[in-house]
Amino acid sequence: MPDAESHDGRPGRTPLSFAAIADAAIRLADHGGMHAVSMRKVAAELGSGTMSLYRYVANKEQLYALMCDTVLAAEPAPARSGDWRADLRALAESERAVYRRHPWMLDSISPLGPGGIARVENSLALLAPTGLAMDDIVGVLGMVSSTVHAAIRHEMSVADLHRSTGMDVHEWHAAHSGDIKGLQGGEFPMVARMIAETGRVDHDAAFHRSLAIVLDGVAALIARTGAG
Amino acid sequence: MPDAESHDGRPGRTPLSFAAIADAAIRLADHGGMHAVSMRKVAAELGSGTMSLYRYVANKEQLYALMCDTVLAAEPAPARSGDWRADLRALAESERAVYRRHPWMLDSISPLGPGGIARVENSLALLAPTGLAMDDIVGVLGMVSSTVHAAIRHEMSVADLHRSTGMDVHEWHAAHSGDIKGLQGGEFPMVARMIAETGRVDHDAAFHRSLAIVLDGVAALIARTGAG
DNA sequence: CGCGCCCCGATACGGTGTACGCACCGCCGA
DNA sequence: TCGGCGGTGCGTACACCGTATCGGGGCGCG
Repeated sequence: MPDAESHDGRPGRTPLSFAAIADAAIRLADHGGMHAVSMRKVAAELGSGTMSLYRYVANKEQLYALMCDTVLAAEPAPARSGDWRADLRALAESERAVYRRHPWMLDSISPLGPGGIARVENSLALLAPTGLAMDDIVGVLGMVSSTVHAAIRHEMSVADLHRSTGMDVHEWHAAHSGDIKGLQGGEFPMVARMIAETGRVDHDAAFHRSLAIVLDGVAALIARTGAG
Repeated sequence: MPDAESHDGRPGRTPLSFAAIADAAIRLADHGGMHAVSMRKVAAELGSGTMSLYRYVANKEQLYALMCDTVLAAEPAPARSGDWRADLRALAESERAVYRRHPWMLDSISPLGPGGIARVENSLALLAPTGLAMDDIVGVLGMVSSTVHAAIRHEMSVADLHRSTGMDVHEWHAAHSGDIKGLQGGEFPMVARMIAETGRVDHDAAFHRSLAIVLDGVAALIARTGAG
């Protein structure tokens, strides 16, 4: 038999592996969201049978974890300069870039796997010189992450709104302000003001504003710790 | 026919209404998570036919929005004292209490409805005296919310871990640190230190630590704005 | 009393995650 | 050389999901 490569079937492509499965699933999720990822679809994408995937992952949750870990492993940790503020900012930007490319990673939280650990190590190390206690370091990193999450989540919800209704936020507010009684009559003046004053949404600006708040808070924490 | 109330059937209970549907769905979600909420289950809970729900909500997403709005409407906005820092803290605590009672509200973001608007008005008003621009106010509130979200999400993931494996975080780390090559060999010293130094998880303390960072950041923003 | 309208919900369809068990292949001991 | 065997791929089946469709039955009105 001149069959050069293994035994596997006609219709298939790659011989099925963690990497191949993760790549196919990520490809599907990247355009179509997690909604577009199903065991059948992933299997179809690689030309294999649905149940074959279960030889590699125990269930869909593990597939999701595999996807996340694969993404994290591919993303290099940002370089460190020694200036915690600059490094934290770079970390946040890098994380934001990742989530923007793979918004489905916000759908759920998966535990830290082998691929993400280098990034975590890098993040922790970045704050070591500040002299903060480990609890504080972890807390700070959590805050930075949640800032990124919130920004992306908001950005995506605006994008979804636009995709599904064709309206931008302003138009949507105008269309729906009538639904809520008491909005016209000045019962909610601040909300009315917010709607009126909100111009074009600038996601970058909003993100950097939020990040600045966090970084200032961290600076205060470091100052307090060092001084105390 | 001595049937006193309308025409509807034997097995049913309440005559079906927005409130009844929302309450039933919330009841299911509160213990069992969003996973336990399906059109059939909600209908069964109120003894009606599945498709009857569609007379009140167009699809499951709208049911979810209805659930969220109902919860928000029932939760009174915290009183304001005039001290933005105290008020922001109270807002965060109140929000945290809500999400703790209804963790499924973190599963997705639903647009602001009539029930939540009073709380939003209150939150915006709370920051008006600081003299911040509307964009900054919205950004600050977003940061506070995302702090709460992150804290709850983390708390829930720890609870899930415990429920599904019976381990606490420490035991889980111990059990899985072998899976990641290079963790034993000192390749990731900070991660190793984090695992070693992490004691019992104190969610309250972690939450207040994060919140303090944000509040300090907001103070810096206000000072900068006022001074500039 | 009879008719038409309208609302309720049974049924059905296409999709999902996944348990089960069979077919097949390459390896290894006899 | 042959026989068995472990492991992998996957066809089939089941329970459940969201929801489109449509038939039947109760009510209001003429």
